[in-house]
Amino acid sequence: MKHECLGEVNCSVARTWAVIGDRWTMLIIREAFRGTHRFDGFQQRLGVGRNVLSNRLARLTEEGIFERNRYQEAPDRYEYRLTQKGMDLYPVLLTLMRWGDRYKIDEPPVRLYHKDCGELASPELRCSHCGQLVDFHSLSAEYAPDAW
Amino acid sequence: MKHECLGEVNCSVARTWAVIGDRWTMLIIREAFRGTHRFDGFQQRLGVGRNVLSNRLARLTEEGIFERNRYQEAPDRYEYRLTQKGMDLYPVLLTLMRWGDRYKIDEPPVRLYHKDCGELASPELRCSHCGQLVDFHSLSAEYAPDAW
DNA sequence: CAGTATCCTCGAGGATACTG
DNA sequence: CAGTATCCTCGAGGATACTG
Repeated sequence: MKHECLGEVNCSVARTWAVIGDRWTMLIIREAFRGTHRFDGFQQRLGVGRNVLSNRLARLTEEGIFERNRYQEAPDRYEYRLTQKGMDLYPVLLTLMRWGDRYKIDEPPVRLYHKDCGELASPELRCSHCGQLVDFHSLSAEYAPDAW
Repeated sequence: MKHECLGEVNCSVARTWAVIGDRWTMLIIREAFRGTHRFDGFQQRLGVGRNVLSNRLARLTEEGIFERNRYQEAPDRYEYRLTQKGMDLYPVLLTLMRWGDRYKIDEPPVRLYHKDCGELASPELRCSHCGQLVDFHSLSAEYAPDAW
């Protein structure tokens, strides 16, 4: 199965994976959340090849995750900003980070504070209906007949 | 930068990505959450190459995400079960799914019900301290000086 | 700066046959 | 079943030079 074919399969995880499931894409997005918006910024901070980066930025722009904005004229210069669709990947980033914090690192290099309450935040998944914490065991999954 | 080198960088996201950030690993894990535990089950459901699958199952077992259990003797047969460390990837899976549900598919092929309240669950991220919904804008990030 | 163009390497992954 | 062994292909990604 080709990587792009994942995008056609009837599974939300696989389709998302077809977009971000390669070596660099998610790290480029993470870098954008961190405040990097320009080509050379991404390139230097990540150490990713210029051709790869060029390709990813184009794909992510086409996908609607980045918006390419001109921030200067003559010569024209562009930067990449996350769209709402891109921002909505934040929960993915956050859960990746929390797992890494827990299992792959001693001292988490990033701390998140919740602006509203001012406290160190460790976001957690709760049921939208009753507000209880949810994990794998507390949910039951129902698969459509044609689910991949 | 080699893919494995991501695992040594001072960033929880990158280190997690070094574990699951390839074409198949996350989908194998998703399949395990779905209830597949045996080699041929993974192979047939995913259509992944047998050599690739063999390699990933070994790596994930070594990483402590899967546990390899003998479920039959003479001949010995083994199956792969998620450990707690593996189960703790559930939030990643869930957030990937929810993004796909929203942006990449019409009718979500999987529905999750919260066992406790019985309702259709759409898990969401809330601050562990005050319980409010959090997104990118409501959090402020503090980076360690040596953060990647 | 923000890319494009080129060339190159290597390894991921597919396909298939075989084994206890 | 649960793999291992082999062979092969192709494309992802690295490196570097160049451009407006």
